[in-house]
Amino acid sequence: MDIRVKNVINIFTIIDGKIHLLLNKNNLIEIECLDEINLVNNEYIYKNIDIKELNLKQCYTFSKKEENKLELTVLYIDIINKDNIKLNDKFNFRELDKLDKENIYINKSIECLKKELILNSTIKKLYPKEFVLPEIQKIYEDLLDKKYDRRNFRKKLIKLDVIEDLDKISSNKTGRPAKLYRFKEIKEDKVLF
Amino acid sequence: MDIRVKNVINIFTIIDGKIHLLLNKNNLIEIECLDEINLVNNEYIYKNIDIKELNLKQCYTFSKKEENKLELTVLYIDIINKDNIKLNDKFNFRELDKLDKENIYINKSIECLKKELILNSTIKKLYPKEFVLPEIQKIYEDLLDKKYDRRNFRKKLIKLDVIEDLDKISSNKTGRPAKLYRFKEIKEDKVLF
DNA sequence: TCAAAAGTGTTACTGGTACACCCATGA
DNA sequence: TCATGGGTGTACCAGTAACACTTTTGA
Repeated sequence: MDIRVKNVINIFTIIDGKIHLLLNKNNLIEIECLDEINLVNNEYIYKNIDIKELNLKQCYTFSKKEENKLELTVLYIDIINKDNIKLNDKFNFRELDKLDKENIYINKSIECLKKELILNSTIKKLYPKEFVLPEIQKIYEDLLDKKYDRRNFRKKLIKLDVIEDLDKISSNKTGRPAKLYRFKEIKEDKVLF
Repeated sequence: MDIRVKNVINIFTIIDGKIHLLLNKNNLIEIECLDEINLVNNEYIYKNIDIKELNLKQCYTFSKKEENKLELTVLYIDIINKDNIKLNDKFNFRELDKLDKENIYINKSIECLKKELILNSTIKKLYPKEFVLPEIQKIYEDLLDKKYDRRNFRKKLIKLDVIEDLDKISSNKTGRPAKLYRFKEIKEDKVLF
């Protein structure tokens, strides 16, 4: 019997207020378990991508049977700050809505992404310093496919005690500038939505 | 490189108002992917256990590296009605709190079990016909390690429109007999707790 | 001075929690 | 008739949803 095991590693980040996925020459990042026997081969990733603080989370294991061969694909995701990665000519980010919507690995990843990104610890990784509430709101609206009321959105985050007002304002291209906030230091993980 | 893949199959049911796990000669049900190349080998299960309507759900894939060998264990669970299984001398059910609390497969299974059993479709599989509210309440109290108020518990299920009153009463050993209810036919899955 | 975008406060509703008293049964 | 366990209704609180007007900026 012939068994092949590979990992698919989907790393998400936010660029200009939009969720992006890291690709390897426009393909999903696939790592075959060959020389190094390890399910998640961090070594391999660090050798090939200049990335810091990777914390992969397992989503699902897919199996495919072909003749006398069993292929297992273990899917992992992570959500990182784009400052923690240095891209090269091989790796690039692509916007979520420009990805193949039929791909099972992508779809499953997004399912997991939704469960991760509603934690205050995760969103703080993406916005470690200052941010503007309308941007955060838009991310959750895109991700969860819902609309929120500006006032209720702000009220909720204040009530949950996860943001603090920095008494500064942003510089917007158009319209009134927004106030700057910061996510408080994480004491306990909270589910925001 | 040597790769071994096995499944651990944890099947839960409710007997006398308590959650039980199916064991094979007092061990977890493990199936090695050997002759048949398939991740979930239903054939194998059906050959060895007289069981109906199995619907396994993947929980997690564990990996263990030993010397030059990689062992993958894919964990599945299901929650079935005990009428759908005929036990033999090999297989038996054991109560949840009499299981090894250190076992990673058992712990992960219970984690998944909690997420499944709060769906009205799952609890209806366990109680397809009539039941008594205090019994259901006790199951959720045990499972989620919470206490519910009798009145609020009933109100919640009525509000969620998942139960119907059968206008019949049970025969209790002691105390006032309880009313009989039935879970309504499932149109859409609802999260109860 | 107009359009665009963000700030704010109030009210109504809804779901959840807490709680006390009454009722049916078996011993 | 008493202990046990189950049924019911009400009042309060908190979280959510709906909503309109004002403010700041750039063009």
